[in-house]
Amino acid sequence: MKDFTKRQKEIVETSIQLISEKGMQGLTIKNISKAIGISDAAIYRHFDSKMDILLGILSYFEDNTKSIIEKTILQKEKESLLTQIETIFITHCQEFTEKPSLSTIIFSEEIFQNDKRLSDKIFSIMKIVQENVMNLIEKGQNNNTIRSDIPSKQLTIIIMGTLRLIIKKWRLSNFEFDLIEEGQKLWESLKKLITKGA
Amino acid sequence: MKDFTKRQKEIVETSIQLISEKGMQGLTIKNISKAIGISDAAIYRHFDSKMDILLGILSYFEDNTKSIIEKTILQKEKESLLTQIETIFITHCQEFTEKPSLSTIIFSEEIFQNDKRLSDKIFSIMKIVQENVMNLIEKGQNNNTIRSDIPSKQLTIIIMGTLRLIIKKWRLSNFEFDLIEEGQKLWESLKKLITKGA
DNA sequence: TATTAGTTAGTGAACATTAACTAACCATAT
DNA sequence: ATATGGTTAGTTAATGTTCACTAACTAATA
Repeated sequence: MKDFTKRQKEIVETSIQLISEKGMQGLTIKNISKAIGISDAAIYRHFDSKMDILLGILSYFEDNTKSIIEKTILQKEKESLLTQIETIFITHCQEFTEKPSLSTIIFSEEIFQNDKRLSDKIFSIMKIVQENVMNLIEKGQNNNTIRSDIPSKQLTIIIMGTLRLIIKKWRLSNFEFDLIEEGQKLWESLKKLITKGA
Repeated sequence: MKDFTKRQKEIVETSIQLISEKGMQGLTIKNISKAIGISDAAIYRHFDSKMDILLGILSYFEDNTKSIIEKTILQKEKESLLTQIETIFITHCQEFTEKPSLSTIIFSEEIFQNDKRLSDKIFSIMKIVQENVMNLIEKGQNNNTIRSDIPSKQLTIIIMGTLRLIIKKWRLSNFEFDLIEEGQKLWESLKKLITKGA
């Protein structure tokens, strides 16, 4: 994504917007070009095919996800493990609040279901976050700050499942509530559930 | 769905199968008819339009979801509230194990995003389960069997989010693990987290 | 004999993609 | 200074395919 031209970035971002508004069926070369204000044929000056645009979208997501993880790993590595998980949780809410259209797609793996290259890619993006969260949980369990009577894998599913569902509900409600606020409340509750002792 | 003819049911079930395999773009009248073994025009003897087939699919889902709830409300009403929530949780896993293609679609609200009639319908199906779970949680909190320091709404998101994510992972893994077994383990963990006292 | 459920052969629209062309910009050689 | 040639980013027009859907017809059944 970093070595994309300005126009290519515009096409990718417009595409995300279109999918978010009208679903995958709404993503046509005609619609992209209309939204940007150029002819449909001009799109092919910047991408060889529609598939390349789709791969561009996923590359955009990958960058986004990795940057959330890096924020945690680099900036918070001296903080408590719970704080680090909290950072991943809340930063997701912040990112989506800034770019709501991302939320429509990034947790909707089935949108990219029709092609194996796409579905493999989105699966691997999903795994990046989950592996990092699981890693932090395991450290917390060794650390005695997170309860150890529930396997780390399951705690990961509970935390990530919660995050995904609140984001989906936010989107289905047309972004009506404050995602960061709700996310914060939910995280406080999750923390109560998973911390060790009292 | 109940007053659908045999052929209509066949078309709806074939459609679910097709979406599950190839995504929404794979659902064409041609593909449906090919899978059944009749001509494409013959489909129109049974449904007026493709939209009616899509509405048929959602009606199928609605029946399915309502039947899961009814199993709980009718058969388990004398059991503990936690057992009733468990029934909803595990029955979902059982239903999807029986009909894996359902799992690809029922929690993928964005597949039906392109039409308001469809997205409204799938949103209301989603709400049926969540309202019932929340109701049971509230009773459990009044009952002192479920911890009250976390709002029922949030516990519902945690439970349903967990259920949805394990099902999504099961599907993305190509149904490779035993969903009922994993679901049972996860529920045991969730139960540890949400029950009151020790 | 009327209805039901199928057929084949279309229709027009939308789709991704390509071809041919053009205007603007920018080197470098004259 | 200016003509030459190449690149970039756009245009319109067309192509072949796929799509949902329709018309006209047919065979079986009630």
